[in-house]
Amino acid sequence: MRVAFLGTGEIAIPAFRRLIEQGPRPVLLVTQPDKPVGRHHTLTPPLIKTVAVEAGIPVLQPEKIRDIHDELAALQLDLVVVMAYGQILSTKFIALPSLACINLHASLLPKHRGAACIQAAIAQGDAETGISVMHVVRALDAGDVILTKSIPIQPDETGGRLHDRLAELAPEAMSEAIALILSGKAPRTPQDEAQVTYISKLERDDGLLDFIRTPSELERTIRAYDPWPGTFMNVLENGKPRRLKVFPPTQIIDRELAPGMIEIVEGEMIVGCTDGALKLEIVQPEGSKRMAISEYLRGRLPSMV
RNA sequence: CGCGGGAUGGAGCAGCCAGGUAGCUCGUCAGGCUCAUAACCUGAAGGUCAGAGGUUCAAAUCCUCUUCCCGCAA
Repeated sequence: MRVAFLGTGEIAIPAFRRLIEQGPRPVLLVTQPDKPVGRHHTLTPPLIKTVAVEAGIPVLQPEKIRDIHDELAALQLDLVVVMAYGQILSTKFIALPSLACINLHASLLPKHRGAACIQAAIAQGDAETGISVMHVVRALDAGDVILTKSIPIQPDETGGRLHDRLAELAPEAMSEAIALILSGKAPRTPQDEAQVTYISKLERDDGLLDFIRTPSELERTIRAYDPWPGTFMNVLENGKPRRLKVFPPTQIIDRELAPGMIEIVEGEMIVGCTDGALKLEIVQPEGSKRMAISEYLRGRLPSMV
């Protein structure tokens, strides 16, 4: 059987490794081109590319997937596995493999279609999430579902931690789905369109904390958005506006305090929300490193913008 | 060379613009107070002010260069 793997995000690495180690061994990895990253625009390859190179698997990094359509067709693929690749696939491409073109998605579809599915599961207070394996169709994450694997979300779980756990869950889901496809018994469950939610890609600015919301919503968002895209608030330090990054954990406090109002008492910093307040524990001021709130407050006196 | 902030005893900061005794809030150590304490009082130790060069009678402070950290953008 000839398999190609399409993936870019680090969440795809354990699944890709599973194929390398237990087969069917991929004949090709397709991943996004190296991109300039960081403050000095260092050209950086996706980590998964390194994994492929070490395993001696050929890698293609087209700007557009259609640029390599002919090469892919020549490979006479039986199966294509896609996870966190980052490009929409054309109908023509989806039809290439003889058996199926499947996608691993880190949510329990039809909930949380789209890029920020992990953050959404935590931010919305879901009790569980998981990995869905489905057929790829033209519309994003909309194909018929083969199977799902679920795990509970821990009460203090961050987006980063959940990301890693889902990455580890993916190989199992993938292997089972492939076995089902090969046996010809793979179910095709259409997604209930009435239950669909869609989460678009997150930007840095999406991390701006809005204290009009409730403390529990904010606490979940701060956890969900760690480490990406992170959350922040704007404060005045000595009259200068500065961005203050906020990291988990935070504590929900039962206190009447106007939304956005900052109260500083004995090395603690409490911010008012709707129906309660939030106590911050770890922050990072602009231009400085992350630090405990008690250290942050030692030399500064932040106030509401 | 994309834009910007920063480097000052162990931690977080002020001082720099208008050069002239190293300061604040903590921590550490010692002593005191107390039934007791992370509380309170007294005292002490701890700094080549990131590095190099320059200007000056005199540089943390002004000028030039270097290194490192960070925010934004990509």
